[in-house]
This record gives sequence, structure tokens and C-alpha cells, in this order.
Amino acid sequence: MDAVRKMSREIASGCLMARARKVSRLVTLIYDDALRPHGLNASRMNLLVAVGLSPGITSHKLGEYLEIEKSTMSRNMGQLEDAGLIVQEKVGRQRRLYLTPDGEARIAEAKPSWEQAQEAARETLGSLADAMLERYPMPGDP
Amino acid sequence: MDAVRKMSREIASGCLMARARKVSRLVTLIYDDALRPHGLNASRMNLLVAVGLSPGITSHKLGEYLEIEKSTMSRNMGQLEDAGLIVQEKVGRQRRLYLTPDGEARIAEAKPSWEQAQEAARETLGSLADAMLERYPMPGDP
DNA sequence: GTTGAGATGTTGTATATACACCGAGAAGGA
DNA sequence: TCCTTCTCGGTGTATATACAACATCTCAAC
Repeated sequence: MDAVRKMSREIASGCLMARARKVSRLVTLIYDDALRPHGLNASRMNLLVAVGLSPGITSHKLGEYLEIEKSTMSRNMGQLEDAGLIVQEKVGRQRRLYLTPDGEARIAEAKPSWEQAQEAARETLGSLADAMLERYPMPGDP
Repeated sequence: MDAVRKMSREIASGCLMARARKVSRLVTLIYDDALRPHGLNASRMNLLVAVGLSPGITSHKLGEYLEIEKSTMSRNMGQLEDAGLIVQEKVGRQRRLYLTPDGEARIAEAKPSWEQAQEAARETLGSLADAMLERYPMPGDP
């Protein structure tokens, strides 16, 4: 085996980035498929329940929690607003986020599909699923 | 606490998708920062070492390994080719991938930065890093 | 050999993401 | 008060990603 292949193997075989991104692609597909009939995708469901959990939170603060850059937050929240699922209350330079009645209903409607995706993801990931839930708590966890 | 908040908490608190995507965003930033001085990013480094590990592999097969859709493979490999880091040998309808000398040199040049990113990611992820490496093997692993 | 089905890749379109930069508002000191 | 600086968002641009549709090549059945 030549030097290039050896070096590539050394990098590829233990790379946390390669694994994290692959897991993300895989899991996102599962949730996208499950949520598509409800006009949602993984990203939108994520943001929607985050707003539902913390109504009145600012875009800035929510972006910090979720590690999403402010420009991404701005555009993605704009889409949820265009879809009528949230409202953004403009307070000075801040945006406070609230679910609309449609947004609340959409979460309830999509919840069974989310549960199916969650189960499918758990099967795909095996024990890594437990590790991800145990060891990397998210804001809003009990 | 109202019903909407309770439901949102139930979904947000255990969602594998939310965690997988957050970890991916976080880890990608670390590697992007480290690799930027070398004209690479997380995605390109990933593909480059994958080709270095399996020279002559087809785009289709590599996409299967990495769980990357064929159209994404097509565009991303096109960029690596434009950058002079790989060549795509057109064999019938297939594309066989090889590193160029520049591509090989780029991997060697970027390796120390990759190692720094790897260490930083390990610290950020804590024991989840071990779980990801142990429990979700990638093609090319020993 | 011709044809039809399957495999492989590309292009059109949409979304998610980030960085650099800009703008508006807030906060504090001279 | 006024000016500076900081904070929060938005816009311009680039890349990563996926799905749908299409093109092209292979191969097997006939």
C-alpha cells in the first residue's frame, strides 16, 4: 500500500467529521420522508417545536441554543412565517417568536409521523442513538 | 404548562434528528475553520481522502459508502476536479475517481490541521466521540 | 441485431448552512 | 446631548444537500 493510501486511511478511518456528517445526512432523510406529507421537513420541525417549547424567545437566543448561525435563523424563520406557522414580534432590533394556531396544529398533526421517524432512526443508529441522547443534552431537556 | 408546550417538549427533548443535525453543524464548523487555510472544507476533505483510500472507485459506489446522493456527488466531484485535486476517468457511463499529484499533496499539507480539528472535536463531543467511532464504522475502517 | 429495462450521471430547482458585510437600535461615557 | 461601541438582524454570495426529470450507456431477452 502506498503512502497516499495509508495517509488517507489514517484520516478517513477515525474522522469524527465524516461520521457526524454521514449520520446527519442519514437521519435527516428519515425525518424528511416522514414529515413531507405534512408540509414539513427536519429543519422546520426542529425550529417549530423549539418555538413551541419557548414561546417569546428571540431569534438570537434560539440560534445560540441550536448552534444555528443568525443569517440561517433569519431565513428559516422567514419561511415558517410565510407558511403561517409562526409570527415574529418585532421588539426594537429583536424578533420574538411565537407559534400561530396553525403552527400549534401542525405540530400535533405531524407528531405521529415524527414518532415513526424517531423509531426508524433509533433502529438505524442502534446503540449510537442512546449515546447521542444520553451524552449530548439539548436545551429544554428535563 | 399548556398542552402545546408539553407536546413540544416531548418532541424536542428526545429528538435524534435535532441532536444529529446540531452535532453535524458544530463539528463541521471546527473542521471548516481548520481546513480553510488549505483551500479545503469539511466536505472536500472528506471526499478527497475517500478517493485517496480507494483510487479508481466510481462516483456511484463512493456515494453509496458515504450516503451522499448522486447529484450531490456529481457537483462536489466537479468542484474537486475544477480545483485540480482529482481527475474523473470517464468509462462508459461511469466516472472513476483518482487523486492528482496536487490532490495527494493537498492531503499531506492539510493533515496537521485535520489532526487539530479532530482533537478539538473530540474535546467538544466528549464521550460521544468514542461512541461515534466505536459504534458506527465507516467503509475503509480496519 | 433490435429493443426494452436497468444503471449511472447530469441538470433544474429548492432548502439549509455559513461568512462577510451592512443597517438599525441600544447603551454608556464625555 | 452626542458620539462611540456593541448587539441583533438582514442581505449578498457561496457551498452542501436532496428530489425530479432527463440523458446516456449497458445488457439481456427475443
